[in-house]
Amino acid sequence: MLIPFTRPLDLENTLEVGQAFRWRREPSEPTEHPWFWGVAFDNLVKLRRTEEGVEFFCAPDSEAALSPLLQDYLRLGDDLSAIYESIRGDERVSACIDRYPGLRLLRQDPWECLVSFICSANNNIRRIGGNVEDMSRSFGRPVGIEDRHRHTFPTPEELADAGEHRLRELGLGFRAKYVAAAARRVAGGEVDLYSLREAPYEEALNALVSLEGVADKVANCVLLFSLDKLEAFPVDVWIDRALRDWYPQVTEKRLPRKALRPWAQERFGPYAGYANQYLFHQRRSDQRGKRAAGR
DNA sequence: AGCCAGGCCCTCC
DNA sequence: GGAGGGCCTGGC
Repeated sequence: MLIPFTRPLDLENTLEVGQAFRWRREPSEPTEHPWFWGVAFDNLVKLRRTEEGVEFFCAPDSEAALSPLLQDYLRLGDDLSAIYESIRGDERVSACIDRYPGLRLLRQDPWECLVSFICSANNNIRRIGGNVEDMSRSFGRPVGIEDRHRHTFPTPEELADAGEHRLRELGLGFRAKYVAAAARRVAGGEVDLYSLREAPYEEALNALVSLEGVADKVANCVLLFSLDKLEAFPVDVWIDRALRDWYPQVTEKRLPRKALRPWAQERFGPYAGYANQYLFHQRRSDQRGKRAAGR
């Protein structure tokens, strides 16, 4: 099925920037319209960008049922030109936008997003993806068709049942305790993640940081990538380095890591999260370029 | 071998 | 209150 869409959408950078962990490009070699395989809304999904829009297939549900959900997931409703206009006042961000037009935030499932970013602590992106896939294979349900199938991301109940010990056996390390605790609290109804979409930023932030293993950075990822808080601004090592290198004021004012989020939100405004994503992607791309040149 | 990876928590001052 | 150390695990 085709979702007609001719406005800017860079599917490749959007799915591989590091905001989501379950999309696999196929083929991996450079091609004009590569497919991306993933699991979303309890379906195995493959999709690709074409000139006309987003072409996709899914199973077991019908394409008609999934189409509106995918449009939502890909944030196709975001008015990128308005967003760009809002954050282009910053020269550095403006240059990043010119470099990666159509890079979009995603609107992911809050539970999967929360667990993924709990796993991100002191971890690398490849292994985070491995952790997410391992949890799905072990505790999720198979979806797809016989020769091509993956597993749904486990529900809070499924991960609560799994327990800390089995999560540790999967290789989550010290994060296993945090994932198990979060699963118990969400499964028990103590924290209602979906309701946080309607809550104001600060309130949702406070609810998230009440979870073990979730502090300001992880919470802001969840807020930005799954809870519709486009003003969220996660400060990780990459953003920290980017801000210090690219914004002399940060160094002049001797701002500690903790002060960077409020500083950036003040500077970039209601779409600070989009600015964050562009700065992050630029910074990591620069680094990859350097490493490639180094050998 | 030793360090680092999209942090977080705990201790101690 | 904030600076510093430790943490599972895997890859280089």
